[in-house]
Amino acid sequence: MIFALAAYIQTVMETRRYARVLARLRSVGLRPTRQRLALARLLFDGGDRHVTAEQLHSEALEANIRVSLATIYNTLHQFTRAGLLREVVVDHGRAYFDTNTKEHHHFLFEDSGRLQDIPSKGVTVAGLPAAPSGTTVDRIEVVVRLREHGSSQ
Amino acid sequence: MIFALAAYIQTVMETRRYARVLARLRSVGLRPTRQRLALARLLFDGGDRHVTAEQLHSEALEANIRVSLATIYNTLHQFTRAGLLREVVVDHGRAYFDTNTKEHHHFLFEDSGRLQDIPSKGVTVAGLPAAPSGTTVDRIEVVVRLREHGSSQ
DNA sequence: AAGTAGTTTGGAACTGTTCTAAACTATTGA
DNA sequence: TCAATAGTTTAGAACAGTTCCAAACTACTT
Repeated sequence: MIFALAAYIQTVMETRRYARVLARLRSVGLRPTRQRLALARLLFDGGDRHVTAEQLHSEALEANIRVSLATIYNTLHQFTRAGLLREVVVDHGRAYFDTNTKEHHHFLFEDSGRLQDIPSKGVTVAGLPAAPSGTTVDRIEVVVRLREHGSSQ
Repeated sequence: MIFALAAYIQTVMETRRYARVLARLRSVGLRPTRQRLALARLLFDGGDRHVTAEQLHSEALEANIRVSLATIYNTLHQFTRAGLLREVVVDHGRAYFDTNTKEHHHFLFEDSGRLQDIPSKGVTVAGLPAAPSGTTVDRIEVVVRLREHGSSQ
């Protein structure tokens, strides 16, 4: 019974999330196509994620969603413009997209290239000079680069 | 007379810088070749700089230093490994090398892609969680992304 | 001066990304 | 319900930045 309730809540939450994504797409004039909806599922069902285009592509193929790499790129950029995703720059050569669009920072595991959120809560950057005249601060990004110890050392 | 003195000091300083670069190259087993010395001049004579490989290459060609792009890449990486340069990641697609290897942060002018140092002096990041176990902090990077106002708005 | 180990080079190869033009599909209005 | 149309997807070509390669070259050693 508890399980049934949990499953029900789960379903309701996914439906809500889905409805929200759908509304967002509509509101920026993007048609909710088969591909976009399927990718939205992969991206937004489940917790916060950091994906590259290639990653999302192979995930889609594994899930039997037929979609081209070009569409993955289009979709990631469109979702970013719509405010559903946020681009994170920590690597040249690879673009990461973050499903967490709230203000927050990152741990970067340098060896593996993996990203992990640092909630902004409590983190403050103090002592920065004012933005140069003629500019405004778009956002402040803090990246903590981590070196992993081999388990043998 | 004052001018002569200033020029003299300038020369002495450049000589020193040059000697330092040369010693550094030797100490990491890099031969001071024509190309490396010429690139060191371009990079380290004058204030702190942020360069991409292509930029340095065209600068070299303009200064009549015959050097291939492959060598530019080799040299930038070798200098980085030797601690003479530091790589800055603010853009995927382009690697920036910073002649300022001291701890510091950056303003990024998003429209032009230009970087500007923020001296670390006074800047503090507080409230970060501890590094995940099995890792140590390599460094903390703060990038302040700036949007430039068109002069007409 | 000769040997050798490190360096440079042009060009090919590679990787991630964007572009293109043709086929396809969601939406609209009759 | 259907056709028109405007937006979307796609394979593959093109592109940009970077790395790789093997042959030619050069700094250093003896």
